[in-house]
Amino acid sequence: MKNKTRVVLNLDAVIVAVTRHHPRILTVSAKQNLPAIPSGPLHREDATLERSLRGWIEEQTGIEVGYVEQLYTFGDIQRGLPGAPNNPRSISVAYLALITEEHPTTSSASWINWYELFPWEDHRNGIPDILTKHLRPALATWAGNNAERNERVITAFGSDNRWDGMRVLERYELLYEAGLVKETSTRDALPESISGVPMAFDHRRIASTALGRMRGKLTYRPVVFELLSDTFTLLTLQRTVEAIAGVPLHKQNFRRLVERTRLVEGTGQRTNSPAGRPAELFRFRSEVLLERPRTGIGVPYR
Amino acid sequence: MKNKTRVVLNLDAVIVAVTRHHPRILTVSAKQNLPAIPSGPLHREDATLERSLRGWIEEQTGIEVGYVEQLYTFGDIQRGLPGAPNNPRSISVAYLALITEEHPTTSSASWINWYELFPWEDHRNGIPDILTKHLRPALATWAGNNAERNERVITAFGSDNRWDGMRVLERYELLYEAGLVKETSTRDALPESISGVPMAFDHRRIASTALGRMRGKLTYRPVVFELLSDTFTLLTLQRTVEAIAGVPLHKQNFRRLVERTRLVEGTGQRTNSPAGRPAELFRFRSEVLLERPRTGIGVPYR
DNA sequence: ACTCCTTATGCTCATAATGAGCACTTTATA
DNA sequence: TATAAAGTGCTCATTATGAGCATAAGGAGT
Repeated sequence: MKNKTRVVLNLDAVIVAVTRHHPRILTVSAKQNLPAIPSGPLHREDATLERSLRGWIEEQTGIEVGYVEQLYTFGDIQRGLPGAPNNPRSISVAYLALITEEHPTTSSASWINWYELFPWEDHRNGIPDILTKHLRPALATWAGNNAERNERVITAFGSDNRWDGMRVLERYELLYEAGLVKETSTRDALPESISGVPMAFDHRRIASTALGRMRGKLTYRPVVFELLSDTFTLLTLQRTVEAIAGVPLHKQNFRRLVERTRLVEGTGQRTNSPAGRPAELFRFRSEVLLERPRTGIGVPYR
Repeated sequence: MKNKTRVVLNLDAVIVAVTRHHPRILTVSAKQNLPAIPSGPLHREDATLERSLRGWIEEQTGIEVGYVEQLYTFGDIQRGLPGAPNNPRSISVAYLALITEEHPTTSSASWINWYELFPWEDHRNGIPDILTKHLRPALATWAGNNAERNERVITAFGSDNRWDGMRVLERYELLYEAGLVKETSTRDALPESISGVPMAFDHRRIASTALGRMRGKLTYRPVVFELLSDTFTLLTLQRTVEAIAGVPLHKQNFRRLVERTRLVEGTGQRTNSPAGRPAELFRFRSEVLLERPRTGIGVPYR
C-alpha cells in the first residue's frame, strides 16, 4: 500500500420530525452562527457506525432515535479546513434519523423547517411563486444559451407540470453552481426568503440529500410511520406524507390507497377534536412490512 | 473533540458488466484465494472520492468506467483485522460502477457471474429449485418457531408469488445469520452450488448491496444503457434488463413500455443475425434524462 | 421454390391503478 | 340550530399492466 491519506471520520445526522404538518430537522449552531447538522465521532468501542451514531445523538441531545438509515458519504476536499495542506481529510458519513415528535431542544440545538432551507420545494399550495418568479428566471439568465446548462435546469427543475420531487439535491446543487444561494457568497445570491436559509459547510447539501431520499422512500416503503406516534388519524397521516412529499394529496384517493394496501387498522377510539367530527384513531399494521414491492418498470412477480 | 478513532479508508468498486445475458462483476483474488472486490486508496490529491476511485480502477485494471454511483459505507468492526485492538479501523466506501463490455482481464482479475454468488436470485427460468428445495427448508429449520425469525424469513424470501427482487441484501444477511453460507464456516453451511460462491471479508454483502441497488434503480432510472454499447437490439435490451432484474419479461409488453417512454430511437440499421429475422438497431435517447418520475404511492405531479 | 426455424411486430382484451369530482353524513361547538 | 371540520360513498375517464393470439420477415436446409 502506498500513500494512505490521513482521514478524520465524522458521523452526521439529519434528524427529522414532523410537527403540526411542518417537517423539521435538528440543527446546532456552528461558526458564524450558521446552523449545522449535528455531528459526532466514531467511537472505537462501537462495533457498528450506527451504534456510535445513536450513542452521540443521545449524549448530545437526549434523543433516542428510532429509524436510522445511512444516507451518503461526503468526502470532497472542500470539506477540509482550507488551512495547511497536510490537514487530515475530513470524511462525513451522513445518516437520516426519524423521530416521532419534536423533542425539547437543548440550549444549542434548535429545529428548523425543511422548507425554510428549500422554499422552492414546498408545492403544497401549488407551484410557489419563488420558483416561477425568481428562481427559474435567475437560472435562465445563468444558463444563457449554454445548451448543457439549459438541459440540466430542465432536468432538475422540470416544467410546471413535470416536477420530480426527488431531485432535491440536483436542484440545490444547480442553484449553488449558479451562485444563487448564500453559501457561495457571490453578489448574485438571492435573498434568503427566496434562496433559503444557508447552512454551515456543505450541510445544506446533506439536508437536501436527506429530503430527496425521504421523498423517494415514501413511494415504496412505509417510512411515514416512523414519524408518527402509535395512533394517529388518517388526516394526520395524510398531512405528514404531504409535509415530506411537498405536494397536496387528494383526500379520498389517499384513503382509498391506505385502505387497499392495508397499511393501518382502526383502533375503536376517536379523537376529541376541538371542532368538527372526531376522527378515528388508527395504528400501523406492522405485519405489512413485507408489503408491496415497488411498482415500476415492467418487473412482474408481485 | 475527544477520542478520534484512527481510520483507514478504502474505496471498493463493484464493477458490473452484462455479457451475453450474464451479469458479471469483476473480482480479484484475495487471501485463501477467495475472490474479492477490487479496492483502492483515497489519494490525497484527488478532490473527490469518485475521482480517486476512477483513478485506481484505471491503474489497476485499465478500465475506464462510465457510470459510477456511491453504494454504501461499511465500517463494522469485524472488518478490521482481528489482530491488535489498536489497529486502525477499516472503513470502506463502496461504489457501483457500470461498464459496457467485459474487458480483457489482467492476470489477477477475473469476472464472476452474479448468480454464481447468489444462485437463489435468478428467477429467469422460474423459481429456482435451490430456493424451494433447499434454502427455504433450511431457513424454516433455522427459524423453528421463533416468531421474529419467521417473520424476517417471510419478509426477505417472501412466498413464491411475492418475491421482492430488491431485497438481495436482506436475503444474504439472513442466510449468513442462519449459518448457511460458507463465510460463516459453520458445519451448517450448504454446498456452494446452493449457497453460492463465497467471497473474502464481507465482500459478498457488498456485492448483494450492489445487485439490490441496481434492481431498484432499474425501475425508475434508465441505467441499463450504461451496460450496453451505443446501438443494440430491443431483445438485447430486454435480456440485459432481465439479467439484472432476475426475472423473465413479456416481450411484447416490454417493447410497448420502451416505446411509450420513448427511451430509444431506431437507427435505420438492422443486425445481420445468424438466424431469424434481423432486428433493428436502436440507440438510447439521452434527451429522456428528465424522464418520468417514479410511479408510486399517490404522489401526483407528473 | 418451399418449409422450417427464429426473431420481430401488431393487436386485442380483461383487469387494476390513478387522478379528479360531486355529494352527503357525522359529530362537536357556538 | 347553524356551522365548521372531518369522514364516506360513489362515479368516471384515462392509463398501466399482464397475458395472449396471430402474423411478418429473413436465413438455412432440402
